[in-house]
Amino acid sequence: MDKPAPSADRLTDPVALRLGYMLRRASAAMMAGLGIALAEIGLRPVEGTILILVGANPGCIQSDVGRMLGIKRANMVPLVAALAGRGLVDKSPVDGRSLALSLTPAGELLRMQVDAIMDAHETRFERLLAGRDIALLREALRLIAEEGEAGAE
Amino acid sequence: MDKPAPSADRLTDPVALRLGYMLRRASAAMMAGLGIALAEIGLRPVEGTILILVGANPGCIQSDVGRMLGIKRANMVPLVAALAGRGLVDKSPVDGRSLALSLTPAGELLRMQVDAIMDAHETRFERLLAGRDIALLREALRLIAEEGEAGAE
DNA sequence: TAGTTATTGTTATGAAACATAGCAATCTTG
DNA sequence: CAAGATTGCTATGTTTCATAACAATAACTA
Repeated sequence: MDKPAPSADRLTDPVALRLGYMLRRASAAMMAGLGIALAEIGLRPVEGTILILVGANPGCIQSDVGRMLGIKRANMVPLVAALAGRGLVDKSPVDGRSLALSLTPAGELLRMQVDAIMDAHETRFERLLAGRDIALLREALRLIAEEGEAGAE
Repeated sequence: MDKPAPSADRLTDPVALRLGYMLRRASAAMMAGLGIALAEIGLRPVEGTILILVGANPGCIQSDVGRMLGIKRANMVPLVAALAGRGLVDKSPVDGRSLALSLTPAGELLRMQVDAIMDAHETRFERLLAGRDIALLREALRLIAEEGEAGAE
């Protein structure tokens, strides 16, 4: 027997080398870090992302924002309601059914902070990969993400 | 104004280039694919992973498995209970408190199928990255994951 | 133009993942 | 031996995510 007793913490981990699980762990690590950083200005990652997206597309429609972020219509409602309730986002009907979103001055102010935090966060991790080809990493991630979307038709 | 009307699906997506979100999307894509593939043998990704881990470490302790997978003790209980209830995993007390896990013959049979499915799944995505340096991708993911664990002290 | 179809925001609801607190039994250690 | 740590477990709550239905409205089509 080559495996005497896996009693202690010397378990062999066959899944640690799986690409999917490595992706999952790396993703969780970055997201956790971003969550901590954004918590300092009272935002969760989703909220920060919505702020960024609405800021870049003033007057965009709530449903489109959700589609772009992979958030279902139903789940967008309390999300933007919270942001609007805090005076960060303005909702104005453009249709009889669609809502156009834009940032209030306070929202724009916070959006800039989110952007700075995300920049710093990104930089921190990119410094880790110094010397390696980050463009290649990005390309690989993009390919994987697209394949996933294609496969989930 | 350079941005006439973001009404349609022509929203600019400033977060799409963020490393964190690319990671998240790639991870979600692979996990979704694995979920679909494993569903064909009636398993969720977590369950498949536990089967793999227990199979590689017969007699390992339930609590250690949870620790390795980042699953809290409390949440391990219904998980292994389900696997044991389906006759895939054997629980036998090694202590007065610890449970040693091992695969039943049926569990070992299913574990091999999980392994094959994971192999095929992995291959499908690696084919996407043909010509690119996959070892570099793995190295980068490992670095990011470790930095995250270090930062969450 | 009239009637069908699709879309939007919304509510309600449920499933699943994840975390906390406490407990009794038991092991470990000083 | 006594104190502290650990294990499995229950109960509970939170957060995320997905589904179904609905009224109002827009878009499309015959």
